[in-house]
Amino acid sequence: MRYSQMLIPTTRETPAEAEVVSHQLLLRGGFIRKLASGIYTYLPLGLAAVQKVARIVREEMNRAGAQELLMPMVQPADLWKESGRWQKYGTELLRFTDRHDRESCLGPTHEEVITDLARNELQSYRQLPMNLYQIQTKFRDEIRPRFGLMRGREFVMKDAYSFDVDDAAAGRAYDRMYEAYHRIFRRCGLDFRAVEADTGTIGGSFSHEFMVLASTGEDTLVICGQCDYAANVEKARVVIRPGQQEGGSERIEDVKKVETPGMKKVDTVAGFLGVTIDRLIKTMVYLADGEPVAVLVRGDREVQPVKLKNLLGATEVELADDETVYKKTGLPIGYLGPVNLPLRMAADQEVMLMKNCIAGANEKQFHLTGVQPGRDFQPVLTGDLRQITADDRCPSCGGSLTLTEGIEVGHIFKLGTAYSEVMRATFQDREGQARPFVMGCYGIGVSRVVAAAIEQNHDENGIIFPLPLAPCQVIVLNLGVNSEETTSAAERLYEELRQGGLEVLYDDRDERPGAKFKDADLLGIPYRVTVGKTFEKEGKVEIRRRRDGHTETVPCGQAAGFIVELVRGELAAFESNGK
RNA sequence: CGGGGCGUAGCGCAGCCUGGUUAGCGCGCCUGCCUUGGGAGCAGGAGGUCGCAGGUUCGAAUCCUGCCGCCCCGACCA
Repeated sequence: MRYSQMLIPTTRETPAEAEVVSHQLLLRGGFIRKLASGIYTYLPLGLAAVQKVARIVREEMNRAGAQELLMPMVQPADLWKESGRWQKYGTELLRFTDRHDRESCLGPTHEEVITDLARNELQSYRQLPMNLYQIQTKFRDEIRPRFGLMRGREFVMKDAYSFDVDDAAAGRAYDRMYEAYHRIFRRCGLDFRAVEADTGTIGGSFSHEFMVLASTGEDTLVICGQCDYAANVEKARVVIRPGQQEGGSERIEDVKKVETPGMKKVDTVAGFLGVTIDRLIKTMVYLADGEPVAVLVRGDREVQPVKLKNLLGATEVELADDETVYKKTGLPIGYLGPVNLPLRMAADQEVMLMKNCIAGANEKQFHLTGVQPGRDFQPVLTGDLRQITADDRCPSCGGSLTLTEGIEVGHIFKLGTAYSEVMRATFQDREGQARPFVMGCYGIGVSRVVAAAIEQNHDENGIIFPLPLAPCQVIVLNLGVNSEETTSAAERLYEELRQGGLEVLYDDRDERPGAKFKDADLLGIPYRVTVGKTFEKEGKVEIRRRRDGHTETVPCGQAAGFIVELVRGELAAFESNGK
């Protein structure tokens, strides 16, 4: 590729709209351009990077025995009505009618279509197991698209669906994907973790998310330092420590009402009463599918909404704002408490172990002391409702935990028979009985992987692509475009590198050296070869590694062979890493 | 959808509050000279429905109304 002929519109300044690094650098490096909110054009270099990821994904899916197909983007509403998701999916599903007034939607995912295909084409247990996947553009009318490729409305996704005869077989399919995903992200050269996750709206029983570790991640993970336990905080189980169970030998007090003028926050109340905030019970009102629920956690804890949602069996929970709380309960915010609270209550397990607590009195300017859970109030539901913290112990081995941010790039689910049952997708087993397929589904955000790779690999000068994801492996800088000798040497080198099977960007532009260096850094191409002054003086070129600036000077004639070896060796290491 | 902010040249911004010359500046772009190892210099030049529509006014980028678009904070997710 000759730089002078390519569309690589780099900019020196950062566009104002970009908040996170990957978005900034993708824009500055001329990888993408925005067409509308959350909708981007992939320019040649951006497309190249996406295709690098897609290729690795494709190879590993095929290796794992999955078959590639391509499903339509436009899907009939009938199918979605059948699965029940026409109602359930909400406004993220972009719906429209065609010229014949037929209701349709743009596919945000393809469970319906694949299940329809399976029920039509798979009749016998002898055709199973089957795993089908596609790499395709998805459309989700995100409430709030942001961060460039990280959360677009339109994005490239690999989605795979497995069909099996029973749970055990489906479990094996799941495990195979779990392995394949590890190979994929290892081959991409990413620092990632597989974590236990909540299943969300896709439903199903069990799932893992694949998280690229990066501080800009939208998810928080807990990782155990002693064993291999790792989970999304939405899911991470909080275990009660043995000491906590028995409680202290404190004398049990009676409920007393104390005046706490103007004190609504837990820490001001605790400060006023001269106790630590873990003596308080925090009462928050949530709306679960529109119905108010009081949620109780210890004063120093945070409610984990996903856990709450699951415990209540609700499809949606949100924290009620002050006005709503007042309207629904008539109670003063800041003075809510569980004693005689006329609301459905859900308590975190930890609350029930507390003694002599302080809580709101459900009366303005008053709190209660000496509150005993179980004696003075009894919640309808108790369970693990709070967010895990770094002070908690690993639920699996009791080891110490670390919290980290991550970007979700993959998610695998055991779906069971959720879709096959409602859509009557069955096969005949050995006995001739009709049985629903046991399914799994497996997604990878292909375009998001590119963004995540950049979040994880960049410096102040620009992107530092992991070798397997780089749009090209080498950039050759001709710093003497006016010198015939330098130019012919650079051209020869470019040719030799290509002959050696490398993807090369040849900077033949009539630009000053500074501009070429800056662009080369910005684009994040792993190796840079400079043909310039050193060549003119000594017949040598400089080979510089983007990641750490390590530079070697070699005679021009040997350069191509040297680089080809280097790159091949490194790429092979990534590939075997995947195996 | 709720809360906050922005829309002026390809990009980054000023001008608007307090209406009034040909609407500026930096980067980029074009031409020429010069320069060539970390985004040079000089000279000349092109490029604008001031987001859209309506209103107020002798006069609107500037004031008012409505609409549209974009960004940030929350719920959603690959």
